[in-house]
Amino acid sequence: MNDDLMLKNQLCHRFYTVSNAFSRAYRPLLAKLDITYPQYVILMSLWENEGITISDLVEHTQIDSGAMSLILKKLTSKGFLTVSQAQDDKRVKIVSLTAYGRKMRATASNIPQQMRCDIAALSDSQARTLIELIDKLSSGLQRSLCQRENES
Amino acid sequence: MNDDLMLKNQLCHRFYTVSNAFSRAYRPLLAKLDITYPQYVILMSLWENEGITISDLVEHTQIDSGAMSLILKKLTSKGFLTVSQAQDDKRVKIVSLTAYGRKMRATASNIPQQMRCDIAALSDSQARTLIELIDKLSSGLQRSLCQRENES
DNA sequence: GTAAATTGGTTTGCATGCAATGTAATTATA
DNA sequence: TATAATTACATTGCATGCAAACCAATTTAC
Repeated sequence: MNDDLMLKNQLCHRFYTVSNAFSRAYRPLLAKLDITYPQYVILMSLWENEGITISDLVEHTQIDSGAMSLILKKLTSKGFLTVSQAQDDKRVKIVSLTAYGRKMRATASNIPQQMRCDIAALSDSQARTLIELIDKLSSGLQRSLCQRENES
Repeated sequence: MNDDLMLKNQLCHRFYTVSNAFSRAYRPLLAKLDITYPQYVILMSLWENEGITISDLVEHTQIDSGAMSLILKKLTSKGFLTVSQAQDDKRVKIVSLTAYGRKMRATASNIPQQMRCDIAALSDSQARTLIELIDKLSSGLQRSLCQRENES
């Protein structure tokens, strides 16, 4: 009886629990904007690059394109953004912030600070190491998925 | 314009994307068992400790208790386990594996190996460091959530 | 130049995650 | 001991994550 199948040895389970814990931790902070965590991710992306296409938004946020459709509708109905058709290619849609959506960036600006208190358990250098390792892991995961696709 | 709100600087977003990537990576491996990733987590927990209560299972797996009810029903209907009432306390329910559920442990036994290929981007020592840092981060997140609860 | 393949998005169906509500059983309290 | 608080679960409603099917616009191929 080896330990390979033990829950505490699963890297995936750590990501699962921490990812959910992050989402819960953000919820009260995002309440003042009346948005969910994925909606926050989309807004962050737009605050960086406004007027991008939906597929660019999908790539940058890594949010599923099916879910993206729904979430964009919600953010539209909440007044954060508008979606319009591109002129050159009528399939493409452009996502733009409204004045309100742009203004809300200021309201969100202290959220990273507040969250930083929550992860104060890590020093700056530990946090950097963590990010490096996750990114390495992440690229490995991506590659393996591509490989499998090519196999099948 | 500081970088605090940039997506690439968000630790949470890394966990979000990697957690989802893990889930996708496991899906084809779990197909032979006809289970989803959370169902796999529950089975792993039971393979370690059979005959535990639902609340113990919730604590060990960190799966939401609301979701747990549903998932246990599905695993029951798929023949992996049975749920029975405790004798001393009629509120408590005990989750036990069926012979089939126990047998499937052998079928799952090579899944960790297969996944290890996917995370080969990390050396053993890097993987250990990653786990240490995540656990530290995780405990920090838990604490901060408790604090906030006490504040309100 | 038209049929075929591709691309950008949307819709649908299923499986959670999670807060909130409900319920039965148990325990604590006045 | 009758009542109030608590505990273990189940249920409900909403928000994704994701595969698959679908649709329209565009590009390739023959």
